[in-house]
Amino acid sequence: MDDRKLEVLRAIVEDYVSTQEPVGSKAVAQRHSLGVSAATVRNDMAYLEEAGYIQQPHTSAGRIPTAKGYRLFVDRLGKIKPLSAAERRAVHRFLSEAIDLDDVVTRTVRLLAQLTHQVAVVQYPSLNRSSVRHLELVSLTPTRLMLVMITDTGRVEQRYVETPAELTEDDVLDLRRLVNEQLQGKALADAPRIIAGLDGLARPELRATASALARVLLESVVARTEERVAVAGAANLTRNGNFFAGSLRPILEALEEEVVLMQLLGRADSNALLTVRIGDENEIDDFREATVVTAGYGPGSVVGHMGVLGPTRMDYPGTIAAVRAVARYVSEILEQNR
Amino acid sequence: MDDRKLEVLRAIVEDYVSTQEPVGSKAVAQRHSLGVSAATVRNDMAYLEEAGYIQQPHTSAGRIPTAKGYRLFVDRLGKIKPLSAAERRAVHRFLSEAIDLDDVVTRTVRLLAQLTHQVAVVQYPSLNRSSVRHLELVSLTPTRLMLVMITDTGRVEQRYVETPAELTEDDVLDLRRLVNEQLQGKALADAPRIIAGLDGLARPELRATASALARVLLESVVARTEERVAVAGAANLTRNGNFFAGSLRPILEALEEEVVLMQLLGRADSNALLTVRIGDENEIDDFREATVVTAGYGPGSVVGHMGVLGPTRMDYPGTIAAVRAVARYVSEILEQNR
DNA sequence: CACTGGCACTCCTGGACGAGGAGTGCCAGA
DNA sequence: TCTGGCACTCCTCGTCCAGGAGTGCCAGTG
Repeated sequence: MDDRKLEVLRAIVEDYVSTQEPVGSKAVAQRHSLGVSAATVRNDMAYLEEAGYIQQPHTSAGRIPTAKGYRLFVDRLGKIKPLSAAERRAVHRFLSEAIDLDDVVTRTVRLLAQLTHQVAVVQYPSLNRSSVRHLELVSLTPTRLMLVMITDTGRVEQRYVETPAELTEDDVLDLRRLVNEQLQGKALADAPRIIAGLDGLARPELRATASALARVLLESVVARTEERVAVAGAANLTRNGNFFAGSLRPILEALEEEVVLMQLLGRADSNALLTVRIGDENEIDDFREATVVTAGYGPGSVVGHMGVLGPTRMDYPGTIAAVRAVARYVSEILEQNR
Repeated sequence: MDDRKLEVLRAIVEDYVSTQEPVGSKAVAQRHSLGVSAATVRNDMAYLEEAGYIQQPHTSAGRIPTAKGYRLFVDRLGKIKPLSAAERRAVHRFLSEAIDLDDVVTRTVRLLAQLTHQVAVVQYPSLNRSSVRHLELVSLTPTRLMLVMITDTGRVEQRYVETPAELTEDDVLDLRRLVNEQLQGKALADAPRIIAGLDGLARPELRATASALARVLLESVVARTEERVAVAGAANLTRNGNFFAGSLRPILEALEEEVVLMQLLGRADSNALLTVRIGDENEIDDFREATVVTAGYGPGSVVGHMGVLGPTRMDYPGTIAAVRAVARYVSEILEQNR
């Protein structure tokens, strides 16, 4: 495959992305000074089609890139175009105004949607990858506690705990001290082991309560590994003339399913800095016609993922740059708040 | 306006809602045993049209109800049809499994969307109408605190506070005691006054920190009157063949704007048990073709609103019943957790 | 006076048809 | 190896027409 053929592919991808219409040989020859005639371009196109990079919606139409074509474009042809200085400043300012973690996530997801004109998805910092900063016990009634857990990423989880016996204020202080001593600074992934031993460490008369507490903690931490995600920019699905072949229905439905969104953001074990999944490379059926660009974020290590979802015919260089930049800023902010 | 004319209107509304097609005189005469001929129905229809309750999309088409027609239907004709026992049980079970306020709201909004097949919106309990249950101060670094506020409705707000001076553990305890003494049990609406006097009550060396704390509290409580809302069921907008005349775009956009959603749920001062706003009765331009059914909820007094958004041609009796039932159950749950 | 059957009329819907146009593949020549 | 030319394909869009649903009106009836 010689250079000119690659240039032709690039031209097709770029033109198709911007015009959304099949691009013909004449247009390529004219608009991208390749120095050859349309007929020559046609020959190259025939080759590219044979090789599976582009296809014709029907005879006598121009060509559009295939998933394979986009893949080649992303891997070898697209130069990522960094955000402009003004954009970077805007991103920075907007995110730094966040007042708490919820706000960071909300702002991030909106920002991504706005920058990329696509649907944005941001996972809250995963509990599995966080550690305990502080546990707070608030006595509501003598037999009712509220447990508040704050993680190093700023997430706050709260649960009610019914206590088997009435507790005095001192009892509560005791328990608070106990759980904090045991869990503070510990990774949540390691917590179950520690929690299991909690009741053994409490004063005899507090054992029952400690184990109620332990049960709630286990439920919050272990059983509830469900991750929270925020979504924004669904309206962008209607850009570019309803990009999904069928109706919006299945897509909108999928966007409300946390499980699906988590799959979309990628297997938890993927630590790649930035992932682009094009068309069939997505494992979720509803998104076979879509491209997903995701990045991990976190202070130091990855604690969550964010990404955008759009048509395969997206502006790859711009989108990739935006996702990467936002992920970096968010990581910085989490770092500061640690 | 005699009874039969009202019956004709009811028939038109019911048939149009279920078939989504203009209904003709013949269909009405046949399917709703009125005991008169199609010609008679035609005369009544002419009257109803003259009076503004129904209209013709074009000559030689059947009739569809106008907003005014739906209004009459809701006010005088629709018998609310209560949920079935099975539905009620399902609602109850699903909601009672919620583990915290976030979960209650999330489950509620999904439930509403599912029951009504429409877009559901639920406001979190308004901070303005809540009172302080507990304030917690967590020392992160010697000059950095995390302030956690828990309200009687279960909402948890967290903010970082930079302290002007280094604080000892005792200082933190002191401050915690101070703010709790002053604010616990107080309505947030009354809080600003109390907060303003906080620093005066602190030990001299803690004054500066107390006023930093006071500032953050004021910002959280007063300046941030923005309310949180949850949305679900956007996919239902694509039911019934894209019910909004134009594209989905503006609707989807509006659904991501908190300000708009709050307007949609209605003026905060409306304490009506249940409100139905049909077509033009909505103040928001994008929703002039829609109907919004909202209800207040809360333990005792109203602390928030919830509702659904759908086409004017909705199943009013069913929707109204669902919204009312869910609002009641949620109120019960909040009552229990108080 | 209210209701009914009949009838002419309107106007939408969906399919057929054809002109116009964009783009291709292929071929012969430079 | 590239280029210009040319025949061919197939989509798009507008027009046209038949079919059908529903109406309004009118004259007749209990």
